[in-house]
Amino acid sequence: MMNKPPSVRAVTILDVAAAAQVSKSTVSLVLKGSPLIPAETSERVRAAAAQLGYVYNRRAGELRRQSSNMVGVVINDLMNPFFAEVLAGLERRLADAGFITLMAHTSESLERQQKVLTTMREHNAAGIALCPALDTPASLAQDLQSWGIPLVVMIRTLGEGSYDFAGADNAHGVMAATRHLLAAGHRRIGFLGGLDGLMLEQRLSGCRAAFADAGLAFDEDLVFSASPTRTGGHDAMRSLLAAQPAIKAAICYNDLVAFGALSALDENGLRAGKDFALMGFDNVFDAAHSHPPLSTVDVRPAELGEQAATLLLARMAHPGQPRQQLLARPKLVLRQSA
Amino acid sequence: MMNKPPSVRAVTILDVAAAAQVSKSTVSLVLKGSPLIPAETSERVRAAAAQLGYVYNRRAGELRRQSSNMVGVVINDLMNPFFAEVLAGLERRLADAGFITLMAHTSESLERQQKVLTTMREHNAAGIALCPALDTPASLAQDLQSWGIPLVVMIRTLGEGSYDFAGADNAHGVMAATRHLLAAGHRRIGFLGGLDGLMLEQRLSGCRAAFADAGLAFDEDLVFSASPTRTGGHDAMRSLLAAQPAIKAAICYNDLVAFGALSALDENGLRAGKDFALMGFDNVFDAAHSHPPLSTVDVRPAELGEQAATLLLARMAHPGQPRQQLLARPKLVLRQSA
DNA sequence: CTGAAAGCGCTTACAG
DNA sequence: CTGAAAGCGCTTACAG
Repeated sequence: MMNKPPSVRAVTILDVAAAAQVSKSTVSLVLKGSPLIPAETSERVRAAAAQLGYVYNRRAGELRRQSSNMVGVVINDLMNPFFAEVLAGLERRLADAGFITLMAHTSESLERQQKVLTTMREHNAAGIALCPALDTPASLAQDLQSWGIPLVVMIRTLGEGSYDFAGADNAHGVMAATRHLLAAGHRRIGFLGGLDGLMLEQRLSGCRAAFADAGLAFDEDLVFSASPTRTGGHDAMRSLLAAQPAIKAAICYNDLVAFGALSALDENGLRAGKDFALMGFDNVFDAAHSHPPLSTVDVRPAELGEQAATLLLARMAHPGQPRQQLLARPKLVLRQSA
Repeated sequence: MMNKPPSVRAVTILDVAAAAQVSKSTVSLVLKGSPLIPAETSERVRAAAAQLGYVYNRRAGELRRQSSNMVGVVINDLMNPFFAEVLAGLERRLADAGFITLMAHTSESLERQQKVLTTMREHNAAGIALCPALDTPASLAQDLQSWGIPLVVMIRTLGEGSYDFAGADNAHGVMAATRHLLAAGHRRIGFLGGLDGLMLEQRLSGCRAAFADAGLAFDEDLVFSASPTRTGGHDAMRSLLAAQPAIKAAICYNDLVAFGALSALDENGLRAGKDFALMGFDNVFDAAHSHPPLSTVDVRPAELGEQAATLLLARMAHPGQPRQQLLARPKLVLRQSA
């Protein structure tokens, strides 16, 4: 993996200085737009730089200045459009703030995650936005913070420790969805998809809470856990239908699961919105375009990414500020599936 | 955006050297695993490094060595799962080869693209994988190459210039899809979605070629251009159905368009696979899960990303090697929509 | 096998 | 307003 030295030595600030007949300090000053330099000199330097094809070497500048304009972003599952949207929002906000994103995709591998975090540290990332891989030990948040690099955890929490967090209020969102079905008269409501873990617990708890608030009993036998994918949703719906032929409503762990469930419904000659009430969670871009369009809990994925970025930028600017947990309150968006 | 200097000075190679009672050159040597250093010394150095919590400063090392292990990846449209999959494949391959990816999302903005490329250059990226934003001037490939940084263009070509390219054979893929419909007896076939540009031209040409090969005339009035999204596909299908009520088959610019078209079909009481033959393009992950599952042209998006990475890595290792154009031959995957 | 020295390309006090 | 000098943290000949 040797990088050959560039055939022709890169032009540096020194070359520009020589060409413009000033010292390299002066060049540095005009490059950063210092007001100390008179316009005439400044012009001359700029012209020389342009003429020589000078390109700023950030690595050198940042090494000297002990700063960085790269921020690390680690995502687990780009195949889920939810995360792709979060990433897009995050990157946009970071770019607008002048940062470039060092991105890594872990595919839920703890090993990859650890490796990539270390690399980001070695690269002196100015901050890290992390959506922890499944089964990430809770201690990771403290570990990262002990590195002295600003951190924001997003989407999935990481134990009880103290760290900035940006995510959606899962319990509240599912509660709203459940209430909607309850209000429509449903009393037996399935819950489909999701793998054991905090996130599933949070979403389920919203479901239970809505039942409890209504003075009703939630039937735990109607919970069909499954991987949070289309396939998982498809299979979970089949299991639900097989076990409970009379069931007429379900809430899904996320939109992907709902899309899969829609397929299974379809295969059984059932039409969501007519024969069955189905709710998703996330409101990914595609939810508006499923068959039928999906009623879901809108967590605004791209905004969530932007918020994570904003939080991280704030932490970077003010390392000492109190930690924040941003729990966006998702809103119901009712389309045709329920 | 000031970064305060870390409260406590970072521990450097010098500190480790002092602790291990050797010179900093020795530390550097053991860190890179040089065989010159006897095990005993090496142990001592490692222990000292661990004990002090030393972390390698890549920036300094790379500045000195004039190397880099970051590669830039620019993508336009993360909302399209096709690109998310390409990105995932690319990142995986790069990570496996020891590189970290500097990622940027342009949303098809030429301005963002230019800015981000410049930043990547300033960061001394070891290479760049670029999927050019729409309307990117063909000269960009030469510009980038004149920077002396290894480049691979992916998915969308960039004029006739000379550069490494990894993409799918659009014409061939659409030709296969068209042949499939022709073989099923269809003679009037719509073409839905896609914005004016080279990519649309390539895909259309495949369609025309298949007709020509069969000695049939392709009716250009059946082309309904539209943005390559679900909405675009939905609208295009509506237009097609309105203009040609008897039409029974169509090929879509990509899977997203096909998903939208499926919705429009559904609204018209038409069922793809029974009343209508519909083909997509890309074979994104979701294509297997639409209603009905989509027959499409499989370009293997993740593999495409991996190939782009492989090509880039090869160029980085051998700057002088002849340029390559990798045009993956997509294969038909027949599910239920046609 | 290990140390002293120079240098990667920049920034930043400090003089003048 | 501008220059000389030191230094960010590393690597790499070069001696010994």
